[in-house]
Amino acid sequence: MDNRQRLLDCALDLFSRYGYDAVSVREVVEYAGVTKPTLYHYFDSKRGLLDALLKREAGRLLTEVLVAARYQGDLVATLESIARAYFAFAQAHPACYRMQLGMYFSAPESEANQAIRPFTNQQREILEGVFIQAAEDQGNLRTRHARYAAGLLGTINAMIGLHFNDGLVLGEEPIYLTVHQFMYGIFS
Amino acid sequence: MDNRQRLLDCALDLFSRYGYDAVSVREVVEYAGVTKPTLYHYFDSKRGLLDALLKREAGRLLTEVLVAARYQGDLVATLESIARAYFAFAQAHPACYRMQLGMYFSAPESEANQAIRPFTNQQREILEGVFIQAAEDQGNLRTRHARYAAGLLGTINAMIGLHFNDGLVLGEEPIYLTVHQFMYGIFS
DNA sequence: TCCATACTATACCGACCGGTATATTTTGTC
DNA sequence: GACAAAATATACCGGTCGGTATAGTATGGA
Repeated sequence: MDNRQRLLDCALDLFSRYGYDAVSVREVVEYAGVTKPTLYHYFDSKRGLLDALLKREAGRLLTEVLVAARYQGDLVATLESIARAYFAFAQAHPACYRMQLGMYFSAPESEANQAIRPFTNQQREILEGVFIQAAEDQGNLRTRHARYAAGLLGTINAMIGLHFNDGLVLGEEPIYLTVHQFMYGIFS
Repeated sequence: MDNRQRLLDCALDLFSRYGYDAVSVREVVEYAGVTKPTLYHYFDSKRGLLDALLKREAGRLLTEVLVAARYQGDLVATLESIARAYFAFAQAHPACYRMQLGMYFSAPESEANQAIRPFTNQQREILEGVFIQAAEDQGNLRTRHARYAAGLLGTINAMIGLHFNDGLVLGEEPIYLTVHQFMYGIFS
């Protein structure tokens, strides 16, 4: 009965499958079983719908990553915690993660990319913060936190891609392998 | 004077900046200084324009990666050669690589994703082939070639992302660091 | 019971979409 | 220079786009 939530659910499903630009507001409201004025009652525009959707969906991921990324002196354990959070989220909410991934890599001047940028920036800061804090304990990785954060997230997303496309189950083993390869290399 | 090439150039520029779906054929032809029938003389449709563009642009990347990925008994050297090829291409043709990256991560039922899938599949086969061949020499990494190929490409793309967004210069040092971290871990 | 507010539907807007029928110009060949 | 073919322009098509003016209905408080 909550048409606002229903509209967000339907928008998520359609955006994740076809992309924000390729989906019209007509398709969203028909899929949701309502009419356009209902959508425009809750959201000012198509872009407003997207912003509200990201606030709900990307916000969830962000808080889970934020919790998982609290550094407690053990870099390996922290990175495993982060990988676990990403993998769990991607498995629990595949459409949501697909959409965010697609928007992250979408064209830099597209609405979708601009809408998701605040959220990806926060993710980036969280991950870099882990390596900056770890650098206080272990030397060596100073000034490289940006590369490490980007590299880790790139590897995590690569594994999530294998999960989406090839059905790789993202249990404890991939978490262990991902982090240990990152820390100790391919032969670890 | 070659309007066909000019149309492809303009389409690449616009697609890479705004995304395939957000760019209209009107915008392409106006940017190119021609009219629509000229575009439809060379390409059957907007999708045909995209296919021709990918054949030209993604084909270039593919052949360069194919050459770089010839395994010659030294896995580290081969991976460095691959990273060098990707980095060089991304730096020499940023709009082209941006567009391909965006389409690779675009929604699975979008035209853009379907159009680029053959090319990404070939890249994947090339990279997996390297690890499969290397597995004949070194044990250990058998049956994990898919994860290694995905992980390596994920890391490479992460570095290219830092190049695009933060101006990281992709010279020999990032090549060395990327591959050695992949092979031997973060402290190598 | 009255009223304000939140919500939803019908019907419509101008602009733009991808694509084309037709006509004209350029170009290479003999 | 005649002529066919390739290339380009004008003008237009039906359909869909994001968005809205207007009106009606449901709902909860006084």
